[in-house]
Amino acid sequence: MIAPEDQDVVSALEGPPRAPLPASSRDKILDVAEALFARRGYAGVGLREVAEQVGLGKSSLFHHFRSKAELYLAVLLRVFERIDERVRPSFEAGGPPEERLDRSVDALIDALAEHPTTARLLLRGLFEDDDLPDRASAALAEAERALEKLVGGMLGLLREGIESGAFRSASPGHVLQTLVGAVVYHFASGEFGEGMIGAPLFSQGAVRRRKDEVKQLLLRGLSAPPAPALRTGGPS
Amino acid sequence: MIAPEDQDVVSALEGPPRAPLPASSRDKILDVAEALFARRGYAGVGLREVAEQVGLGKSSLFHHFRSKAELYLAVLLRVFERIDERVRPSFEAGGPPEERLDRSVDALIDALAEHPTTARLLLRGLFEDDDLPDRASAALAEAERALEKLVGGMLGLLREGIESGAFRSASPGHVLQTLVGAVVYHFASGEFGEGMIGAPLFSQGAVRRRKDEVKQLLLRGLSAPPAPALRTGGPS
DNA sequence: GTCTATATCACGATAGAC
DNA sequence: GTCTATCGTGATATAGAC
Repeated sequence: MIAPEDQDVVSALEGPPRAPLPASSRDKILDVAEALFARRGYAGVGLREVAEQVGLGKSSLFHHFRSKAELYLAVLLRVFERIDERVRPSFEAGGPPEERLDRSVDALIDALAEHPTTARLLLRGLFEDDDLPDRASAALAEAERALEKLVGGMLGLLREGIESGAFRSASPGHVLQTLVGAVVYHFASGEFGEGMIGAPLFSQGAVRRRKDEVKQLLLRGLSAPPAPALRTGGPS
Repeated sequence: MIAPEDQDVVSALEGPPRAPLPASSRDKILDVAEALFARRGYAGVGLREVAEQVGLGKSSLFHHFRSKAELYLAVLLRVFERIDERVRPSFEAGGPPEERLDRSVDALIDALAEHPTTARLLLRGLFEDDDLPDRASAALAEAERALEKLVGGMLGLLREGIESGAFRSASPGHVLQTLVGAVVYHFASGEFGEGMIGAPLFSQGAVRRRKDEVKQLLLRGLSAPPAPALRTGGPS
């Protein structure tokens, strides 16, 4: 392990510094592609535009990624990993269900607020039927399975809370769908969402506020009775 | 007003029947395009594919829509209108805020569940930065303003409920973002969402269940104290 | 209104020099 | 590892006959 204070020295000997990126071409391509794919999706982005913004010729991209699909895949994988890294420890740590849920929501929102592209790419990864070539599509499916382990953990946490009586009886799947929608949609909602809350979505204050509002709604919504009167079902 | 039983007679005199569609070419194009755009987005769909599925030559499309952008716009407008039609009367009708909110959620979910394409297109319309030509982009912005009137009404309803004490103190914008995320994301979430709730998203039972689960969470979440203990903020 | 061309352009990807 | 040049394809859109 390398002590943080020694990194500059070490990197002077071993290579470029890690955190403040001069950034390899590969990383630069990924960054540019991430921003573009988030805005316009897989089909909406041309490699020419990527190359231009990176400052390379189009052909040079193919030395780093064999195809457009592979580039897209690499972008999505990086996003999934960032999310997993942030959220997993927060709900794997112990404590009563309310606290673990509370912490997990914080972590998930932090993960989505870290880069303005994250929520949009996650959303695209989840609901978009891109026609990727078979191999890339399979790799993506596998990456989503990693996310599903995260989902499985969250579902377990909710089930546990319900069984222990900490939460009222509810469908863990529906609750989780609501949570995901509430946070992923929110940070993907761009100008529309900013009009709704009257502030930039990614400002520090707005992020903290979002955490509080979501947790209030969720934890109150999951708390045991008294239940308000509800019309059930309604017109199909 | 025309009695339903007389429609066949009337339409035999006046034109094709209204409900059971032999469908004009224009409507057929819109239907096909809606399905495709919902799945793969604006850039991901080629007019060739649309024409094939409609059963026309590619060029014939341009007699009904001047450009691809105009076709996309027409699809989105139809979707927005369908939503507006369904939801507006439900919250404009009177009653106490809880009831109006209850009915509005039912109506919104009914609108999204009506066609499997609706939620995805709405989502795309809200967050996607398609590069449409300026004129189409402006028209879309105007259409979104119509939706914003709906949003404004919902915000007013929430504010009213909060001021009257029916709901606890909360940010109407954040609550509405949560509601929209909870329902629009849900019905756009495809296979991922189906894995989450363990059923087809659009089956009658699943739709009814979604209504109940969302309303439980929302109305309980908005009910007045007692409040569970909450960690506020968390790491930024 | 639908068709058969066709124009024009951008795309993803490859070849091969440096 | 980056470049120039190019291939082949499919895109949107137009022209004009029927």
